[in-house]
Amino acid sequence: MLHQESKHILDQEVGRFSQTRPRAESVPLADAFASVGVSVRYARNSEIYGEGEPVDNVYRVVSGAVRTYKLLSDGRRQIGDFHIQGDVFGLEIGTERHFTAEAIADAVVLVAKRSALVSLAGKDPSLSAELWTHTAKELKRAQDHLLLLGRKRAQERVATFLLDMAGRGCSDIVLDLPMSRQDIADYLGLTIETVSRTLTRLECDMAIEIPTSRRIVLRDRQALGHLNS
Amino acid sequence: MLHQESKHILDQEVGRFSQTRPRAESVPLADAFASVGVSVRYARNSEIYGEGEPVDNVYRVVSGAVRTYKLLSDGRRQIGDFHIQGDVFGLEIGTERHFTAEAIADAVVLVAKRSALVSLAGKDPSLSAELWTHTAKELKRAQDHLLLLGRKRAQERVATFLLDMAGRGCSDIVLDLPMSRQDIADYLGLTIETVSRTLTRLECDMAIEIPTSRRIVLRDRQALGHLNS
DNA sequence: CGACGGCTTGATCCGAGTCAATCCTGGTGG
DNA sequence: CCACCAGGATTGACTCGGATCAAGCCGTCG
Repeated sequence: MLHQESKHILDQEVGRFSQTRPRAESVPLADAFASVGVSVRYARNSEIYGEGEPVDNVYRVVSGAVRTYKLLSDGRRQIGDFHIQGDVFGLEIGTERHFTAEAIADAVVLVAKRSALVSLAGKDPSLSAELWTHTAKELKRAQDHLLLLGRKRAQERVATFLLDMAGRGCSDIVLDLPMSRQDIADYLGLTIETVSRTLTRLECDMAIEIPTSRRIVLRDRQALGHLNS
Repeated sequence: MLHQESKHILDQEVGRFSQTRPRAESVPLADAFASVGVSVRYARNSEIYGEGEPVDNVYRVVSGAVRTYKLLSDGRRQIGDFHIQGDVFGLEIGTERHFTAEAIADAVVLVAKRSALVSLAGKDPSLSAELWTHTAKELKRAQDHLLLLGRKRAQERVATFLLDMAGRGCSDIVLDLPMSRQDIADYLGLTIETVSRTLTRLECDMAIEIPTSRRIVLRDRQALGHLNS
């Protein structure tokens, strides 16, 4: 299940990646994946790794999207983050996963052995630095999210989410969301109904348009930014 | 304000530190602070650094306690974490602080120039590794906290908090909390009233005792753990 | 002893959750 | 090409957990 290699898709997708996104400021990690990574395809909703499993691999999204989450014993779910094209995920220090990772939509990812990356990092200080930087960036995102979950109201959460997604996609006006309302709810610490209502409300207030449930157009950035605080 | 050095307190407190806590598993960072760090005293509620300031220093708590937090424009506050004896804080990658740090109680901290630590890390791979590990541990704590803020009820939040604090102090039964109810509330994404009521409720349920408002005795770990997840 | 700050308790309110129908909409098969 | 179906999304009515507002209650310190 893990090694259904598909070089064709790999080349094709990696090519597309470098077109749609400006070259990231730091390259060693991307390069490492290019040299050491193996392309693997995951179907929508399939698990990439599970909480508690040993940490063997690190991943980079070529296409599709991934969610990482934790569950409480009664099924309540908190999504920690979404990972899209170009994002590296699954880089942890300990021996055990503390999240589960699943494909949101059919996804192609590059898989690298953590040991291989660490060994490369031993020879390349710039890679070593980027591994640390990557962890630090994830930490910053998590910390910003703490403020959202602990202190923002539903409207503010949704506005923040939309602006964040806008900053990550190709267009910063038209969002094509890969995730369902339920995923958004579990990311924002809300229910699906509240997410839906809040989006409707923002549409009535002329802040956004929702041509399709998965497509959202930002119409009034100012208004959203004001909610973002 | 920053360099009111006090070698006397430094020696005294560092001595006490190594007594009350078993030697941590990794030492290079602690050693680095011992060699490069300067002892500074901060009064209760005084700011150590502010959000948006440039990142120059890294800190290690010798005594007292520190909170790091973010504010929304209207004053809502989210505390990201508490730092007590032995904890390193303020280790960030970028150029700007994304938190404010304040002393909760009068605190003595060791201050090291980040540049000095980074330079040491260049010569000592084990220090370099520990810097990364430290960031990764902060990330794990933040991620666990996301689940708490996003999906746990008030009772579960308080129970989780108590068990977490118990795991950090000297005694895992008797907690002497350095922070106020307001701090706890802003850490748990609740109001001060809800924290107070919830503690009272736990006391009625015989899960804890509250001999003094700042001292809490864990009486029924089982019950707390059950709430924890 | 009095005053102040931190904490607790009570009464009430409200934002978001819950429960329960619909309502799309995109995919399938006839 | 169209009718149907299933799963996701929306909407509505109502509930409830925690927030808000408002007193009191310590405990500490001058």
